[in-house]
Amino acid sequence: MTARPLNATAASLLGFLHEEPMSGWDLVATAQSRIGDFWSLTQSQVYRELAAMAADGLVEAQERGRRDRRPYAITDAGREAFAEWVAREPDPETIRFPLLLTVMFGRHVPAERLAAIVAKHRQTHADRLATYERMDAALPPGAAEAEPYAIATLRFGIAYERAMLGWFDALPPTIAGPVSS
Amino acid sequence: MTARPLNATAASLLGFLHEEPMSGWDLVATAQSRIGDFWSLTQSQVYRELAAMAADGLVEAQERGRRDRRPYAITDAGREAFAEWVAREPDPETIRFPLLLTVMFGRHVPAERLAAIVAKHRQTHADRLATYERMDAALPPGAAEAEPYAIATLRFGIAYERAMLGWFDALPPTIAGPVSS
DNA sequence: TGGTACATGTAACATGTTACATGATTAG
DNA sequence: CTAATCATGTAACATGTTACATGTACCA
Repeated sequence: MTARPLNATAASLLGFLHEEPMSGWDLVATAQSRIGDFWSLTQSQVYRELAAMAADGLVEAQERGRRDRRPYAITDAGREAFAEWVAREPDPETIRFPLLLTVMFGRHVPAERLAAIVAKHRQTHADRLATYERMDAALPPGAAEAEPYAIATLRFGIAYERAMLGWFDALPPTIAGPVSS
Repeated sequence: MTARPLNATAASLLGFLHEEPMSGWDLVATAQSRIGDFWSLTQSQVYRELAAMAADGLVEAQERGRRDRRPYAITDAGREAFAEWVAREPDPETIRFPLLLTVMFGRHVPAERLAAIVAKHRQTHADRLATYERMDAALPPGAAEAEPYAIATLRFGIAYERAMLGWFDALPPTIAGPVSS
C-alpha cells in the first residue's frame, strides 16, 4: 500500500490494464507488441511488477481461469497512480547502440569485418522499416482520428528507421567498405 | 584472471585505454564526451569495471599521481580481450523512450499538458541538433579522412535528431496541440 | 582560509537478463 | 498418448542509479 513511485514499466502495465483485466502472460504479449519497439520488458519483470503492484494495492488478482491464468484488474488506487505518472514530465530517452561503439572503435576492427557488420545491421533496419511502412500503409481510413496515439508511435518508428538507413548510406567507404552498387 | 566475457561498458574503457593510461575520473569524462550520446555510463560503474578488469588482469593500476589519482594502463591481455570483443557482432540497440509511452497513453493525459510535454521535448531535441550541427560545421578540413569513425557517430546524432524533429513536426494537433505557427 | 573542482571509492537499491522448474491444456 | 503451447513463478546474476563519505589541491 505504500506510495512507492511508479516506474515506467509498471506504469505501462497499468496503462494496458485500463482496457481490461489481463494476466502476466497477456501483458507481456501486449506490451511487446504495442510498446516493445521503444520500451522493452521481459516476462520476469512483468511478474515481478505485478506482484509489487498487488502488494501496493494498485492491481488486484482475480480468480484463476483456464490453464491457471491469473488475471489482474487495476484498482482505483492504480488508476490514480497511473494518472499521476502519465502526466509527469517523462525522463529523457536513453539510446544504447552497441553498433556505434563498434564504429567508434572501428580502427581496431579489420576493414572487411567492419563492413560486414555494418551491412548486416543496415539490412536489419531496412527490414524493420519495411515492416513499419507496411503497417502504416495498411491502416484503415479514419485511423488517424480514431487512434492518433498508436499511430504517432508507429510514425516514430518509421522516422527513426529512415534516419538509420540514411545514415548507413552516407557512411564513408572506410567504414561501409568499397561501394558495392 | 578468469575469462569472463567483456561487457560493452568495460570494453569501451579498454578502447579508450589504448590511447593512454587514464584514471577512473578521466575515463568518465572521456566516455561521456565521446560515446555518452549513445552509451551512457556513470562514475560508479567505471570504478566497478576498472576494479573487475584489474582483477581479471585486463588493466593494471599504476602509481598514484597528483590528488591521489590512480591511472590504469591496458595490458596485453586487455588488448586481446578488446580485439575479440570489438570484432564481434554488436547486440541490437535498445531504445527506451519514455516520451513515447506518454504519447502512447496520451488519451489519459489532459490535452494541454500533453502538448506542453511534447513542446518541451521538441525543444530539447532542437537544441541538441543545433549543437551537433555546430560541431559538424566546425570540423577542420581533412577531418573526414583523419577520423572517420568519430565523425560517423556525430553524423548519427545529426541523423537521429533531424528525424526526431521531423517526427515532432508531423504530430497531429490532438497530440501537439493547436497549430501555433 | 575557505570554497570549489578534482578524485576515489562504497553502499544500497532498482532494474534488466537468463535460465530453470513446474504444471495445465490442447491438438494431432 | 505425447508433443507443443500456454502460463506462472523463482533464482541467480548483471547492470545501472543515487547517495554518500572521504580526502587532495588549487585559487581567490
